[in-house]
Amino acid sequence: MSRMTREQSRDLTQQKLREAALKEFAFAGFAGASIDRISEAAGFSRGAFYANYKGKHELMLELMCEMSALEVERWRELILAHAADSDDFAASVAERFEAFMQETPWALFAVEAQLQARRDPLFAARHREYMGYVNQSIKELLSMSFQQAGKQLPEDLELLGHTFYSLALGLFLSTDPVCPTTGAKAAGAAMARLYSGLLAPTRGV
Amino acid sequence: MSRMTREQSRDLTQQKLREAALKEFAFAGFAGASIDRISEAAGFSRGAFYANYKGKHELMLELMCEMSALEVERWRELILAHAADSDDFAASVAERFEAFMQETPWALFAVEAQLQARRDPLFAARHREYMGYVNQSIKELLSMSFQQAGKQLPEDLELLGHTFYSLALGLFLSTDPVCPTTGAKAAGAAMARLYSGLLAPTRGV
Amino acid sequence: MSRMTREQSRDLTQQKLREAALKEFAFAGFAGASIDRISEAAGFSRGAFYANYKGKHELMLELMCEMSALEVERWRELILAHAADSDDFAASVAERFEAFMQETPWALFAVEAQLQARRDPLFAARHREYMGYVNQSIKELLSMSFQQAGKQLPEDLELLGHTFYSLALGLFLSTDPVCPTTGAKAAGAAMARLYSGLLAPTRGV
Amino acid sequence: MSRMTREQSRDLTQQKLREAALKEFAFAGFAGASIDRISEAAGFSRGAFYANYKGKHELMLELMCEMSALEVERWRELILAHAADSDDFAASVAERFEAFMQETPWALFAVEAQLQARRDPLFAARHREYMGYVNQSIKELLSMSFQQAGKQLPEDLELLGHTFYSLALGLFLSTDPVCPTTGAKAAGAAMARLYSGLLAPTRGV
DNA sequence: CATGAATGAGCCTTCATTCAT
DNA sequence: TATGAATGAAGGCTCATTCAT
Repeated sequence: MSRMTREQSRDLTQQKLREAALKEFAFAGFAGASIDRISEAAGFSRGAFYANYKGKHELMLELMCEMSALEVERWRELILAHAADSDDFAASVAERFEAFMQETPWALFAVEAQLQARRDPLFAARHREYMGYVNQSIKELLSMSFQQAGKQLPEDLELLGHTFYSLALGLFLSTDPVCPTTGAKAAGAAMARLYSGLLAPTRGV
Repeated sequence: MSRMTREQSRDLTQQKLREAALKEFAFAGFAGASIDRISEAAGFSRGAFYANYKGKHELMLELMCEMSALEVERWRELILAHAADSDDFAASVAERFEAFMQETPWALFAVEAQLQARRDPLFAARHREYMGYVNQSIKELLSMSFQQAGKQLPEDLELLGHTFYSLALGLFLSTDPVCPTTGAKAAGAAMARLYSGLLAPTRGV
Repeated sequence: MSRMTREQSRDLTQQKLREAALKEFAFAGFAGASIDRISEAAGFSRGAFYANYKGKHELMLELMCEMSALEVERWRELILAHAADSDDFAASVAERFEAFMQETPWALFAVEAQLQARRDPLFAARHREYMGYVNQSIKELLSMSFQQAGKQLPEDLELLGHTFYSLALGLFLSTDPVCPTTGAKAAGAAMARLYSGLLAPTRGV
Repeated sequence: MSRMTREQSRDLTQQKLREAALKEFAFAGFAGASIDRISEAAGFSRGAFYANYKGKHELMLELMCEMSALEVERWRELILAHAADSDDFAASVAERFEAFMQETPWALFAVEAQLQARRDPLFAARHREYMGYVNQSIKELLSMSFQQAGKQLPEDLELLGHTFYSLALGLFLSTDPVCPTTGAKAAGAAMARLYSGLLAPTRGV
């Protein structure tokens, strides 16, 4: 007798498939991803995949949803962690970003999602929706950060958040993955620098 | 008898193929790109492609080479244009970047090149080499910029340049292509802001 | 506790499955029929199907058996209905045939059965057996018809019956289903005409 | 150096593919037909098939077109052969039909085409068009036949033709293919009988 | 140099079937 | 008996690549 109920078993299968799919999508891109490889990496047969997901597209959507939820959660954690004390955000941001840089599959997936949104209108619609949540979280983070620093909220807070997110994505993309440690460190520093550079100055731009 | 020498004719063919390939790689990614579509878009047959390039991989390399050369050239132009007068760089940078945002195929190709470098070691080697040139150009630009602003060169000039390039890539990627005008405008502003934020402050970070 | 005995419940399940299967086989053919669709249309799961039938082939056989039994029954009814009075057979035949034309699933299934008999020797054996019963019924009908008409039985009565059945099948197949009313009417007329044409003439062919 | 021009070679390939496809469609039906088997039977690879035909559907259409053209041609030949002398049509018809019965693949394909027309609306449209030509041919044949027999054209000539075609199809379908000789013979006789039975009587129905 | 017919590996997907629950 | 997760073979189709012309 198995230890799991049917539902548990099913959920486990899906989780394994999603984990394998994340890596596949990240490293091969949507077009290059092979459902065969995903299934095998997850330890299942092709058929098991299709018993759980309608197809490549649906899985990509599912992963994207998972990704943005996770992303939002991370930023929120960062916010909450600093809600109480007024520690230096810059260091936290750098640290948080270094971690992001090391989570290669998720970061790559974020890039692939952006690309896929340019190719598949259906995907684009959902993607925009989810990115909205992410942007909202970043905005809240920055907003709190400004308040704690005793600064007035800049009018272009949204743009600032977008800039933040963009730099993170860009740094991840263009940082050489061969020596990830130094790369991530440097990238973290760059993020911190942007954070300081943008928050610190009293004068507008 | 044709007006062109054999070599000229060959070069023309290759140019047409590369132009078509750029778009295909940009919009479909390396894995999704189809040599048939490239050839047809260039006005040739499959065979013509293989008479000029060894295969998909070689063409991608060739395009990457062309891309980075063009990129270097652009930055150098920006440098030279400002070598004489001491105009405000920020505006130039914003303008230059907005133009970059609109050159969707090249920008997308730059992203694809970064991704491909993570997949194909051979490609990665060449890519690193060419990115070296690009980074060097940006460094020179920043260096000159600092000098004209009467500031001391920061020690992390290389990192600054990298940050610059990364933000450009990231903004391009994460800016919604649906309303390209406002997106590009906003992204240009973000770039200008980074430029000002990083160069202007007297205090280090 | 259910009101039905186990056996009754089982029979009901099988009946529902067979009903769904008839339509599926009729409209998709044997190869195109999907056990999933059959089960779902019957309101059961895949497993229920396999708990009741060994597989696609067995179900097809079962249906064929059901079909020929029903076919025999119909012809016999026709015979019995006219055993008492000596009404015009032609009209009855036409009417009976028009009804057959409208029972699309059964008619289509008859065609599929013929085709399947060419593919599956096992099926062919049973099919031949059942077609024997059908032909026998038709022969009896014709025989009675000749007697009532006061004609001598022709030597090729069997061939006549076969011709009858064949025309029915052929008319069904080649009559455009788009306007079923006129099609069926016309086909009924054609059947009646054959009936009259074959029975009426005193001279042989 | 090959003996054939490119076009000739291509045509030959297509012909071989169509020949193989005819048999496959005939014996396995549209749904059951496998492009792999077709290609292999024709002596080519899968790819060769797709280089010549867009897919299963297109090939089926192509074959249907070929079939009806051939059908029309046959009926016309029958007509022309008897245009000069006033031989007995019945025998010719029987003979012609016996030949049809032996051309199993074509006859089976005709059945499959009818079935496919019920499943695929696109196919149905073309099928109706082509069947129009066939019916026209049969009508001309009958018309001529009536004239030579010195009879008046019946009002329902079209229906008569349809009946003719239907009986042919039906006889083919329901005649046991195991002993094709006797079956075909008998079927030929049945056709001849219908022909005589329908043409001969002076009285209407 | 350019063509396009042919190849064959590999892709996404469906489906009959099995089996633990 | 009925369920549905999982299998694995097979199908339709695409595509990078080769090669005779």
